[in-house]
Amino acid sequence: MPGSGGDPGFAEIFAALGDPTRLAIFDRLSDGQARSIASLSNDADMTRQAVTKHLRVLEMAGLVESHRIGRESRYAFCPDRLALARAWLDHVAGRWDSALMRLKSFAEQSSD
Amino acid sequence: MPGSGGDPGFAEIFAALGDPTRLAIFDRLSDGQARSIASLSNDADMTRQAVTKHLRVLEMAGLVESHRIGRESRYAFCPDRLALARAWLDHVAGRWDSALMRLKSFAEQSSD
DNA sequence: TCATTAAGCAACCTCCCGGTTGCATTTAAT
DNA sequence: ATTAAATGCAACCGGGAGGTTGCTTAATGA
Repeated sequence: MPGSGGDPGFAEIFAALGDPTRLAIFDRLSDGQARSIASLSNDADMTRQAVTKHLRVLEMAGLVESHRIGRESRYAFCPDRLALARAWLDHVAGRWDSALMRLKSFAEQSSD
Repeated sequence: MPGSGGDPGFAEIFAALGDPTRLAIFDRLSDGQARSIASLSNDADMTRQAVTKHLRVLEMAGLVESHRIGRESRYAFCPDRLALARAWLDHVAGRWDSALMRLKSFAEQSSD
């Protein structure tokens, strides 16, 4: 919603995306295929534990869901919070655009 | 661009937005009016120095521009990186949607 | 049954982030 | 000329983020 710059919820979402590793994981999961921690750890130059922590951050932010199957826990993309983040950015961009519009119409009116 | 989950540039943008104070400042500036540090400090429950640091982070990420006028430095909204961030989120959301589409068509085909 | 694989938990470490205080500097106002 | 306002710079601090290692436990496979 408008004027929600102070809402800590949005900040949490962006903060979760504010790390190259997490961004890569999130991007990777966006193809719809759920993956195990071990699988995601293979192409991240760090320990499985580190990847686990990143996944927890993404999950806390609601960007990702996990469910255990047998001995492995699979993480899956979760679109809801992503939509929220997009809506917020759209709102800000829209406000900026309308500010530009007002400025433009004022300039045109002045030069009449 | 696609497959750019590992690009540190995007992470920097999201990280800059990943703090309630900076989010509020960015939202505030989106009305097109440039503001001084002192002005922005008035409605943030912290020191002017803290606000200054936050503004530097936003500026480093390219979300905001500053120029000095007389004794005060005014910070202004900067739409380019915002557009980049929106494009990245759109890309991820699009990939997710097409994954859903494939899944749906597969399900329909299977049930034929 | 026994070895292996996937993961969880906990302790630890380093470094940076968010925030503060104190002081110096430049510009504006009186 | 003096005073006040707006900012910059540097040092400092506590806590949490990002990462590692070591050990334990649960599930799979041979």
